[in-house]
Amino acid sequence: MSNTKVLPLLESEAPEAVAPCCPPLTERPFTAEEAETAARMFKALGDPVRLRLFSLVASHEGGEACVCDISDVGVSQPTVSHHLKKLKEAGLLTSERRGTWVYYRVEPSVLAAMGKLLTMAPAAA
Amino acid sequence: MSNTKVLPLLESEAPEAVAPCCPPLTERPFTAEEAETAARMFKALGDPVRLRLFSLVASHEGGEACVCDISDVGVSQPTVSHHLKKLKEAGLLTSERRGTWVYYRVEPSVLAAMGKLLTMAPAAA
DNA sequence: TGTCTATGTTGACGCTTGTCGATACAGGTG
DNA sequence: CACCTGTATCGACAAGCGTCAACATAGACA
Repeated sequence: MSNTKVLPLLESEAPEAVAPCCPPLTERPFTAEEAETAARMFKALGDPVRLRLFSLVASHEGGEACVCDISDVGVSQPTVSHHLKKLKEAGLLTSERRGTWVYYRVEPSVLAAMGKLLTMAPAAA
Repeated sequence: MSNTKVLPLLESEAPEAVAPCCPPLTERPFTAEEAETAARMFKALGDPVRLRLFSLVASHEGGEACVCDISDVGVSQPTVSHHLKKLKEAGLLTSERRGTWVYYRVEPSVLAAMGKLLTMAPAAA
């Protein structure tokens, strides 16, 4: 989980968001620092519009989507842009401009880290 | 805390009994209702204090903890109570009064559902 | 009964957030 | 060049949220 270099892109503006931040929630109490880091990611998914946008990108063909493909979520265009920026700042998405359009794609390592964080302790079951 | 081995970890038993809310984020775009439901849970974990409280309960012996055991997170007692209420309303914790103390415990099915929601489809690379 | 401790509720405060319209910027096309 | 489309930023507003002190409630025990 430390360096799964599945993606050739690493010029993102989110510097530390990719690092394995925390152990599973059930393993030991979070420190204040860990909680701060992890809460930032959960908070990013804590809005319905952002969650829909993220799901639209994540489920799109090739794991990426142009803004024009996903901007029909019931809010204005500036609001869509605002939420995409938030997701990017949280390290969940990366963006790349290709000609006229901007493409967003999911950061799978972060997604995996959050998933691990939510796993119950396997406890030798 | 007499019963120490109570955590029912339902990892691969019956997936349909675990996911009342949503498919994995990568499977298909969320509907507005699904996003609303899931975002409520993510939002509950989107605060550092709540995340620490949740982690304290989840990692505590027996999967449950008295408020007095976890209330040292740097905020006042009413604030702790407020956050525990939020986690309860989000379905992440349940509470039970036993004599003088109130015990909180994690809702493992919800935790598992959130974890599944974050899983990447293994073929999506 | 009264008192003490543990926890929840209320009300108020400031800060953050989601939203929009207006505007700016980037890139393609004619 | 001018013009158009796609996307980001700005400025402002209302609503929501985290926090606390004060108070209320519940149970234990003398």
